[in-house]
Amino acid sequence: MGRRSVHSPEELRQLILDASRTIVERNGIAGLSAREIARMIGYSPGTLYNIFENLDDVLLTLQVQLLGRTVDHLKQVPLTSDGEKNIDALTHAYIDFALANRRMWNLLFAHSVPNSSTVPALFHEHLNSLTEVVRKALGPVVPTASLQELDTTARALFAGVHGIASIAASEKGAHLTPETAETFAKELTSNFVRGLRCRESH
Amino acid sequence: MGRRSVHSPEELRQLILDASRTIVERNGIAGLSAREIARMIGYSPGTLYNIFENLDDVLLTLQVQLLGRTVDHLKQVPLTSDGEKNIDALTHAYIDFALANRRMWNLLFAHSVPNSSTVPALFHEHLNSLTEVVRKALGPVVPTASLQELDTTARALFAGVHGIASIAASEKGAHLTPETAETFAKELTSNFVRGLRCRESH
DNA sequence: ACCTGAACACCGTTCAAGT
DNA sequence: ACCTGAACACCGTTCAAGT
Repeated sequence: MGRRSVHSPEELRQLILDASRTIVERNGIAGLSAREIARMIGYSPGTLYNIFENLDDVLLTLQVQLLGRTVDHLKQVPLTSDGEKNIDALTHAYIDFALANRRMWNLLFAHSVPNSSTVPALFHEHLNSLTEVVRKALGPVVPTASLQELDTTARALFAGVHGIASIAASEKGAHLTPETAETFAKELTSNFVRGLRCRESH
Repeated sequence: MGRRSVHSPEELRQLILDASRTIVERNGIAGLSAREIARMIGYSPGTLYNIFENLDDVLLTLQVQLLGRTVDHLKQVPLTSDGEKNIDALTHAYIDFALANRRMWNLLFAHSVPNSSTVPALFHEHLNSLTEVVRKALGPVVPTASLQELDTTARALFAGVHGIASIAASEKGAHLTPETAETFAKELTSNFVRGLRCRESH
């Protein structure tokens, strides 16, 4: 056998990624297997290894895509000159997106890469883009800060928001559930922003 | 076969958990298998199922134990009447502990429980104990807050700190690495605490 | 009562063989 | 050139059989 492919390599690649995402979002990572992906897209298991190095590679690519989609989502949030309002809007969008992709989200920073130095450059670039969005949003609050300071501030704040989103998405929080995530996020960000303002005006 | 056990069920239980922890900390979750645990403790794979329901049960128990050890660790931090100093000390201890147990930490809020309603009660109790420690530490900063308000504040703050710890432990942060985690944590907590103080004194 | 180990139904991954 | 599917070395889990 070995009929000529009806899908281009790029099509096949996206077919595999889409199937994987569906499986994970439906059954969690436990349901993800090379054989199941193959069944779903109508190819044999071996085909997967023409496109990807292995199953970990598929998962890693999925994580990079997820982070990319997160950034796209955040970029659609309109920013104003009110820094706190901006942060509220971004936080809301971030948590919303995380909860809409719960199972995948749990894996974003979890499933460790075989060799830690092989975190794809694109992953880091996405993180930098995300930080840039937050920096722009936060700018009005700390007009006197240097870019370097603003960067640290933005990363610290959104690492914090990420903590809330990830606990909520895990559904393991005692009080911090998908329902209450926004409340806790508001508590975190409003105090943080007020703290920034106070430093600014002393 | 079937020699009388030289280990009591409780001993066997802890033997399995210790072996599992070693395996995960050494090779990540990928290396954890019933057969490998059995090899390590010198029993047959079947024995594991006399003590635990399945491998997920072992992992879940491990997560509960890890959270329990975290709380123990935080309880050893001496508290003062200086709220900010307390938070700094707790944050340092939390991050320290997370980074000392990186691979296990990645799984704490990740690996999803089969049925989400089966998060063990003990897990939530540990989270509540952790929150209690943070509440006590934070008390001096917001002397007028009700217990309810203080609880929300404490949970939001430490969910934020958790975000930083978990990104650092994942080794996937662009700038937020194990080396810089404390710096970002300080940025998060100091602004948060200053924000609380400002609200208090207006 | 406790433990073993064969058995079953799965895996991930490779690669000779087919078209 | 691309794909298949058998093959290999693993899994998790069960359970009859042994002591």
